Amino acid sequence: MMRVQTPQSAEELLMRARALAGLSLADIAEQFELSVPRNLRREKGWQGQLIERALGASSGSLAQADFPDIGVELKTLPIDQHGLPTESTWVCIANLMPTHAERWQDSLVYEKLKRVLWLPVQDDDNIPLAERRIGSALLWQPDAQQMQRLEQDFLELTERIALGEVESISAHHGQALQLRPKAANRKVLTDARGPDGTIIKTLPRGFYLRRSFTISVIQQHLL
DNA sequence: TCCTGATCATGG
DNA sequence: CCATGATCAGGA
Repeated sequence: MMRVQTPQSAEELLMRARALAGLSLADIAEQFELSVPRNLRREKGWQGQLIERALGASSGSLAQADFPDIGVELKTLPIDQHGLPTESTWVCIANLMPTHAERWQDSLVYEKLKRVLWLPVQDDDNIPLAERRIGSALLWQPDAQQMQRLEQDFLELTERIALGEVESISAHHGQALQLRPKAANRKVLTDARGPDGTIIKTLPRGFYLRRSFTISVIQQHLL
């Protein structure tokens, strides 16, 4: 089984990612002797995990960036026929039992989003999964305005969690970041702060980047 | 058509 | 069990 060494710098990672441009998912899967599923319905993370292997990501399911030594998070980005992202982007699990107000720059959300390697992958029902191609990778750091937007959303959402109001937060909140369920199913429950200092059981939640936000990120780099 | 809430597989 | 990789699918 082929194994890719972890890149030593963001520049090396970007070069390797750019070298994948134009390849199909079947091309990459073949290098690892993996078969391509017919669709992603039962293996939603398949593409992301394939690309992690192809680029030598090391973190597995640890709660840290994919390339902790060089401070880069890897995200595949499903792209439609117009070149626009089709889905929101998973960031990380949310702590629903905070013991104190967390500072933005100490947060896992910040750690993951301070530098992201976006790897576009065709997402078009008319193209069989195996034939979908990789686009040109983009190494992105939020600009001042984007960072401010992310921080404000993060602080507003986490403050409500800390106040015991998680169950009143819907995916409608937040301009760039949103809080949504993140679980195998509706029956999964975890501890959260509730009203008046109580502890309640609720669905685990995670932070996601809105589709509209990643669209603006991609379009910014087309200019 | 788009978005929110729900869901699927895997590894440690 | 929890966090990772995400996409699915129905309702607005």
